[in-house]
Amino acid sequence: MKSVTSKIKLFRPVLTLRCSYSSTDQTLLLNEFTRLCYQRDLPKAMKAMDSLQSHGLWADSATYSELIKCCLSHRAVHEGNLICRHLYFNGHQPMMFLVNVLINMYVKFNLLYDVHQLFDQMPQRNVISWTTMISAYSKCKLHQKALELLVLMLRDGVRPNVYTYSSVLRACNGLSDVRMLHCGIIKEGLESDVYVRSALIDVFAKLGEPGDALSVFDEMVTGDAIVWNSIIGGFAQNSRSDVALELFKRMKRAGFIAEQATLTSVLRACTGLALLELGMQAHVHIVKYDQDLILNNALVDMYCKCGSLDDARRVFNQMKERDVITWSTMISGLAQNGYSQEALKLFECMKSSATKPNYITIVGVLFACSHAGLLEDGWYYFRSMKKLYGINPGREHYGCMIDLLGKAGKLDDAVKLLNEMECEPDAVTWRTLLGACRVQGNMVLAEYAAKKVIALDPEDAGTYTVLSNIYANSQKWNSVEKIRTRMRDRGIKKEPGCSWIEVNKQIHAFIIGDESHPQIVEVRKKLNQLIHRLIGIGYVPETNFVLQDLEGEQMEDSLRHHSEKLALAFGLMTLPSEKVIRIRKNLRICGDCHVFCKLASKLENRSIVIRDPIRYHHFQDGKCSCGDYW
DNA sequence: TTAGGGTTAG
Repeated sequence: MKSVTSKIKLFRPVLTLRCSYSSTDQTLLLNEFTRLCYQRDLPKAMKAMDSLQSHGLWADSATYSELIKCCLSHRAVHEGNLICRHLYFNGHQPMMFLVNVLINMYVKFNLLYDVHQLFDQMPQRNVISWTTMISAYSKCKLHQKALELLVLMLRDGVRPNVYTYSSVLRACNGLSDVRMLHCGIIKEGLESDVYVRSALIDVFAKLGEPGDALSVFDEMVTGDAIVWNSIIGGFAQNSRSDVALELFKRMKRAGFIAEQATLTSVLRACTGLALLELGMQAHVHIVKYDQDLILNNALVDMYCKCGSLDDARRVFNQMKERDVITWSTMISGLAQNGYSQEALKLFECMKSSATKPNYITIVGVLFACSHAGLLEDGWYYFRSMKKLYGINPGREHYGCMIDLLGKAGKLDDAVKLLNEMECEPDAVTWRTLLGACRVQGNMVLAEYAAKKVIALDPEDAGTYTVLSNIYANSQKWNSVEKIRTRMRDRGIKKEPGCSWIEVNKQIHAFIIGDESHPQIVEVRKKLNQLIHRLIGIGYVPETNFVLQDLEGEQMEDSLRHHSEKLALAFGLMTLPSEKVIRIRKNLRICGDCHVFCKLASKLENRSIVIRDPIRYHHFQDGKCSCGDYW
């Protein structure tokens, strides 16, 4: 290995302003400075730089570049500023290369003002100067600025290269931007670059176009682990966990080793599908990265979303380092699983730690209040969030409060709060109010809220269903029929109820009206037997299924065979008696299934966990963790 | 001799 000093070149002084020093002395000063820079001795190099400046001397650009690298590795912002001042001392203009290095230093120090000052002052700029700027804006998520710079760069006659494209792709806000850049990339023959490819895959996936991402991926001849991570992560983020897990298998077959980023996406995929067994298997492979913060955060989330709170708590407690995401994940996880009081206690612990809560943390806290009907706590946290944490209430915070107030029977207060919102209420906000109207049976307000939702999100089948159920509850059959006609006319179809259960690391799906499961006959038989046994201990099947139809289970199908009941029967048939039965649903659980599961947990002496899109129900010994409040 | 891609919470 070459020693650092071997890099040191002897050179003549670049510029001499004062001639009181002999040429030999100047050379000695410069050589000493160069030696210290290459040895990365920052304090001594800074002193030597002072001497240079007092004698009007400048070293060569490569030496300063070394010194700046040293500042970067020590995050020495003050020293970086001194170097910059020295380089521009007395109107001296550093070489373009060196200005690029300086700009990059300020980017890494996150000092955008200085970045711009230097960039604006440059007499000439090359592709690297422009790309450094574009990358800086992309990283700060100032996407529009980054795209504007690309346009200015093109106007300046500078052609983008692979570095520019891989930076600017991250700044694309819409598909049209990506497609335009993609054309440029193909035209310039740059699509084979692995950085450009992974950036393209990533941006297509993040914009919800996994098909395009896969096309770019499949065209690849040679790739690396990061391209695999981009495509796996892309599918995991787009609720296509099944594809993500399939790609992960392909990645392993192709001989690539899964590292932190891969495993984090794999965990996210398991989280999306609530695949506890597979997630636990991934956990075993993660042990060697047990200090990795992001992976641990993903693990806590996976266990929470799979309803395995003991495991989530264990990982959380063993973590040596926790950040705001760790705390927020655990707080929301506890709240979603029905442990609201514990979630609020954890928030108090967080406050005594060094980590500051953020917007999402407070969403979790208010979520905990809303799911347990903790009205006073909710108001306290909502009213104090700005004063205590400097966080302005956003849609999600208002949404939790509207849900809390509405379900507590204070619909007037909920409407008042909705009207006071600083941001415009969206379809989700109005849907929250509609949900509260359903619980309270307030038809007039429900009609108003539904109208608002439909205006903002006309394709949402759930809204029509909730409204139709509210009418049915009041025996307004004409109105029910009108809704059905309206849906038919608009071609809106309700999403069929679907439940998934993992058995031997395989996912089994049960969909209303779908007979394709190979064991469906046995499953139905088992379910009917269970229904009869439950009737024996007091279960009264709801016959008026229209009244029970909550957000979309098909009215035409009998409640008897709602998808979660089929999945439960299958779980009882196939899983060992000590195993928890974990079911994931696409729609919210209905009242009849809720009673059914409570009784089944008692009769069969089993723990049953059902995860719906909003929250999880832990059934045990005839009770549910939600306290029948959902 | 400077510039580029992938991972976590609502």
